[in-house]
Amino acid sequence: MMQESGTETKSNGSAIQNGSSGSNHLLQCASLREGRSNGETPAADAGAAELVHVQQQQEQALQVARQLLLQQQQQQQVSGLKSPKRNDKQPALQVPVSVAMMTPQVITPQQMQQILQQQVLSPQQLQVLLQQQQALMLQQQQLQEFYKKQQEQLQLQLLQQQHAGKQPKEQPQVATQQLAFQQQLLQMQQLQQQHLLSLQRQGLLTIQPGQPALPLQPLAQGMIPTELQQLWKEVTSAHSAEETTGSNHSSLDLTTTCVSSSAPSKTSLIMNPHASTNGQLSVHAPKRESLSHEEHPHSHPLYGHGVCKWPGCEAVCEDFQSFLKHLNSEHALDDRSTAQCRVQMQVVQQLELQLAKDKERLQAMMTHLHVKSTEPKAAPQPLNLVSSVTLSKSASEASPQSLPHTPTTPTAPITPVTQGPSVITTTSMHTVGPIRRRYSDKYNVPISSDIAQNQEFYKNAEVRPPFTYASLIRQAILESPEKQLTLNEIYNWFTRMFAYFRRNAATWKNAVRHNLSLHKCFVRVENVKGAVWTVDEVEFQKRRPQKISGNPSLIKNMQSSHAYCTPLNAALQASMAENSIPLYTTASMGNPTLGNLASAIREELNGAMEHTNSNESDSSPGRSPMQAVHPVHVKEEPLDPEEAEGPLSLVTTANHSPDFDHDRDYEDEPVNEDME
DNA sequence: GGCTGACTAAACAGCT
DNA sequence: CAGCTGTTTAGTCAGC
Repeated sequence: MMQESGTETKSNGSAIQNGSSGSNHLLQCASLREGRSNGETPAADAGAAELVHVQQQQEQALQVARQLLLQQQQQQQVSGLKSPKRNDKQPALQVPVSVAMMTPQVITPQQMQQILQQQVLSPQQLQVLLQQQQALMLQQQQLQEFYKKQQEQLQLQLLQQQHAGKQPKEQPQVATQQLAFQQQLLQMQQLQQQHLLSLQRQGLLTIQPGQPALPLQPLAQGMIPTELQQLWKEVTSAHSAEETTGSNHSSLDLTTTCVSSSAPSKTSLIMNPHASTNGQLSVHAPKRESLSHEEHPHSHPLYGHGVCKWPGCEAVCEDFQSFLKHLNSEHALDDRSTAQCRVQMQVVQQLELQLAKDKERLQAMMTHLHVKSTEPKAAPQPLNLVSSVTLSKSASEASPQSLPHTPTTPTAPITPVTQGPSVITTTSMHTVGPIRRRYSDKYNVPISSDIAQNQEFYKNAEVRPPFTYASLIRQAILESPEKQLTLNEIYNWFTRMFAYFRRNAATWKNAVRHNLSLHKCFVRVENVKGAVWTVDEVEFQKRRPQKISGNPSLIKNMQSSHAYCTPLNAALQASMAENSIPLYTTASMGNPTLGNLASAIREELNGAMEHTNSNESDSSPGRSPMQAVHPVHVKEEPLDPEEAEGPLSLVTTANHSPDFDHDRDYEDEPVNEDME
């Protein structure tokens, strides 16, 4: 306790005493800690910093666009006919909020999955990437063009309004369209950035940190190396640009215009003759996407197969117009939407973090094996791989503002709803703030199932497992061959199974000891080699037995929360499936330890799940920790559909940990490798 | 508002 | 004496 943890504990304590109390305790503590340990930014490596930089560039670009729009509107309203009524509620003023919500996030789960799963690009993948990249460039060109038209359109409409007298309905419509346009802009930016990142991750694209962000200058931002251009030409030479069918961008219908301009983001790209300002290729879209969109000239990232793809929505929209109406009506700028954006943001952020960590691991592995980065796998990461270890600190320091709003990125593993008893859902990835409650088996969350499903995630992502210490300790003991562990072995299990527990050792070890002593279910047994801890299942099951069993309201809540969250998950899953991205599941992990875990699941199910009867008997995601979307303060209560926050909601300190030095802490906690 | 569970922090004692 | 282990207490938060 006096080792690294000793100082930790003391400094933490002082931080708490000095600054915080109440519900903000942990947050403040976290910030204090972070401020204090600023010198040793843990997870961030050069790659992450780079990523952040790219994101910042995108953000800046977006900011400029946003400001332009706002200025335009303000100018129009100041110089034009005064319509104070309309100004009273200026929807456009809300735009920045939603924009701010969404901007920092640029990588979709699909993209990150792809990156995670594919370190090396096949030629086909390279082609696809190139195509996508090129398409995105064009899309942004189009967007640029459309942006101008949008402004003209706005002016036109305002003039019409001025001449026709005050027509209260029109202004909101314009504003709505403006908002829609900004959303489209966002999506475009995100898409482009996804592909940029993808290319960058694959080493195909190098973005220098100092590269200026040029607002709405996609070709500058997405400038690709000459060889990439060459590759691209080779790739695209096979396709004649016969789809250059022109565009309808001159339409006065803003909605239509918006649609047609945004549509290319994923569809066969219609080359806008006005957009090719740089003379950059008249190319079309990637093949793989053109298929489904040919029949849907109006395609939208949030629309597909007649269904709204907004996370958690899945509303059926007969046509694109109805979808747009639906989008503007149901997914307007409100708390729910912004919160959902946050969910998506954190999904992305966690994936980014995970990617960064995996890269770091890869680098460490390569270093260990004396493999130079000239290998195919290493080559794509000239910057990140080679420098990630040594430069991680400086890189993170170089961009201290990176991801400022969610430094902790508490997230959850991605487990497909459709694949068995996944426990953790993507919707649970957004919790920010002090969360005290954890899942225990008594809450119908089979911990072993969750761990099994998301083992790799927990191992790599510094995410606090959503289970109580007691549950985790029990799991550790039950996983052991003899169903008993020494304290140190329990420690080792924690550190081995959860990246989160590779730091803050003093805190959680103290908690472990505390729990071992506190709970009757943990029995200390004197052994030859000292004391070992075992689990008294009877005692364990006794814990709060009234929680679930025979409580219809709870059961109902669980069901409703299930119903609430499932669409969200499904939507996210669907979006992932859309790109045929392999999911981060046990199926793709193939971890040999899963067998043990699976058996533990069965054991556990036979025990704890008896209390719940049929509710969780199937593999439905209902067991998944649910999280409601709350814009400001989200709480973790899986059983409450209103504020279900998901199991992975983390205490903010999780990733703010003080003195976090991942490697050091981990070394301090040697893993007992003979555990299994 | 009280009860309870969970978490965190801390103090303390015993042992190695 | 340092460090680990184990126990206990206290404060806080959140759900019921």
